[in-house]
Amino acid sequence: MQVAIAAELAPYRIGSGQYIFLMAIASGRSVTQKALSERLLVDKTTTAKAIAKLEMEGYVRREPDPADNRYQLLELSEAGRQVVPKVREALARMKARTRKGLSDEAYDSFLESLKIVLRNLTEPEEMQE
Amino acid sequence: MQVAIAAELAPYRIGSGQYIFLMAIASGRSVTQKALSERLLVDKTTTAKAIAKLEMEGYVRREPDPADNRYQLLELSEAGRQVVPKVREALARMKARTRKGLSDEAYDSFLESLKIVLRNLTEPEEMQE
DNA sequence: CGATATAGGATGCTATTGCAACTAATTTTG
DNA sequence: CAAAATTAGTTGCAATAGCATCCTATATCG
Repeated sequence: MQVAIAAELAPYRIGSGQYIFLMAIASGRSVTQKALSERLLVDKTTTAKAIAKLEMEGYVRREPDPADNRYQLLELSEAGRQVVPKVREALARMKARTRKGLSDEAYDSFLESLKIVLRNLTEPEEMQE
Repeated sequence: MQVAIAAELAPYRIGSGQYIFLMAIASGRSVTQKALSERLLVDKTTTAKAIAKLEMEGYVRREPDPADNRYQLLELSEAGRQVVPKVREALARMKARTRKGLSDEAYDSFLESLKIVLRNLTEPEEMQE
């Protein structure tokens, strides 16, 4: 799926590792990398690298929080706002392609289960009694 | 999940990219890399690299098919046969951990959907009419 | 107030994966 | 039968992801 998404987004120079962060920033007000990492359940170094690429391509701006210099607030640039609908369309095409043969219920429950599995893996491993 | 599996299998020097091939070879009679790739829906170069590692660790033997020198028949070594049950146990632990919160039905249908999605992605993209 | 702890973020490294391109062996075609 | 096409496998390369570690800024504690 990463390969397919990368191909879809190649025209915009956005890789499979970046689109999810772009969309997450687009969907909310400005956030820190740490907050993004927790929301998306990925390591913070992964976020740092993805954001660096998005910034290099001019889609995202990083501004140090004046109140606390450890924070960098993330927001879309004008180019970022313009590319978001294109990415949304590409993702819709991907979804149409991958969910072929799955009913709405099956697809929804599939995504639900996927989230549960990811959360199970992200949670610190429980001590066994 | 790859990180977690790698940690589980580290004692045997088997990485997250190799165990699936080891188990596939264990489950059948000797096969070619091409056949393995198709069965597991992965690229043949991925298979080649995984098998090379398994061979280096002494778990798998590659023997050229005397009937056709393009083929290499894969089979487990004695060490391979001995490590399979260990890997099976590690995977069972992973499964227990990841499927927490999912009923048997939900988990089965999850795996089923995952296979469908993977197959949708692996199939050559359909021409649109 | 100063030392220590904590938090956000960045960098180095390793592992995995697939595509493109290549080699070598066999099969098909003219 | 020789040339062309196909097949199995390999190598080079780039992208992604997370862990370990480090740096800097802020917060906490003695």
